[in-house]
Amino acid sequence: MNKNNRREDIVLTAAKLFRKKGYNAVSMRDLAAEMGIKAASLYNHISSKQEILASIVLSVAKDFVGHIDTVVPQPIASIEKLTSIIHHHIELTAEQTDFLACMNNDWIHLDEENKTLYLSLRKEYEAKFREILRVGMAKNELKNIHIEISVFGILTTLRTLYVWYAKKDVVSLKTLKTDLPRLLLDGLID
Amino acid sequence: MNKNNRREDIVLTAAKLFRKKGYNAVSMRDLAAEMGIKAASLYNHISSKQEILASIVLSVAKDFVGHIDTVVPQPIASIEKLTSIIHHHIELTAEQTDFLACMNNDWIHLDEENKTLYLSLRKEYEAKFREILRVGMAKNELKNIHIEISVFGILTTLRTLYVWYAKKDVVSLKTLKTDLPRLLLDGLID
DNA sequence: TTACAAAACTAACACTTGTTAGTCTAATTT
DNA sequence: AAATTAGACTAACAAGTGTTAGTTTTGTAA
Repeated sequence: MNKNNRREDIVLTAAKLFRKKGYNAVSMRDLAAEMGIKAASLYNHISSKQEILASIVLSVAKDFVGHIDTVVPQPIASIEKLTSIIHHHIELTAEQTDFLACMNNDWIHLDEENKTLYLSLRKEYEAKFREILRVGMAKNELKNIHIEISVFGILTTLRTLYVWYAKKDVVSLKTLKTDLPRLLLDGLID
Repeated sequence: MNKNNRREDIVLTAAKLFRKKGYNAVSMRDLAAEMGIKAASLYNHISSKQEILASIVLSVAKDFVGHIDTVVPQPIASIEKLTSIIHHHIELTAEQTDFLACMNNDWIHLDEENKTLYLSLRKEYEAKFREILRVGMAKNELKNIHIEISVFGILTTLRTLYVWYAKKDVVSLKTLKTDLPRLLLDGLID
């Protein structure tokens, strides 16, 4: 039980460092020093550096897919589905800033197997997002903007929210939740 | 003269590799191999790995500031200024995809001095972009959306265009140039 | 108090890193 | 033809990498 907490601590600390310096620029000795122990001691809790990265990246990726899966079947208008997704991005960004940053910047450093898994989760998410847009346009709830451009425009903004969130003094979470959907979706509404 | 071309070749190749694997994951031996020579030979043309990175990142950053400087003083409406900026992002993305990707992903690995320089260029660009929005809103050419959110929303989309451009089979450059400004700016127009 | 397990430690491994020194070869200039 | 130079090469460096083996310390349960 305590072991789990210690492991969690390590992963959290790793995410913080990975975010600041990038996966490859953080050595196991750096990570250990930040934890106040020696590098070798880390291996009592984790099995490899790669495992830490995978654990960070995949947990966030799975969370996103999990959320969109709850949104898709709901009997609500497309705009509301999109708003719910945007809100979820904002919330996750606030709660797990380092994890999100790490996912976006360091997924390339996953080993072949984990990278494949990550990319398939990402593809799945994009497909479901695209489908919400497609249905919304078909039902004339949304304007007929080029769909790939819409998907791209909205998702990349959401993906990089964490950059923004770092300067949270500039905009409150509440303002973000009301104004960001407007900025992103107004182009899609008549 | 030939030396310049060779150097340019190295920097171009480096950008390609940095983009694919990240600055730290590309060794001088990797880069040399891609050029068909040995690592030590690179140093006949460049002085350090860091110099290559700086040369890539700063050239793009300066190009962006250079362009916005030509746009700002023009006697045209805010929307047209913004459209011109968006077009420039699209063009640069098409012409220098690897450089752009490299700037966005690897600027953290600049040494202290170059990082400071890069960040100040970036800050300068954002300030000028923000000012265009501010004036446009003051003149009622633009809607009064939260200005920081607008700056962020538009710039991050433009910054990550290169991700998108990689799948250029999906959308033509021409479509991008007409539809992307619409998506990004319609939320700002009545 | 003793016994045991968890988690720290030291020391070392095999390997990779960016970079330099010194040398040889091929092309260009004199 | 001789001299110079650009640009490749080999060999090596000091430092840093992730990880393992074996040992000692610490805290908890008997």
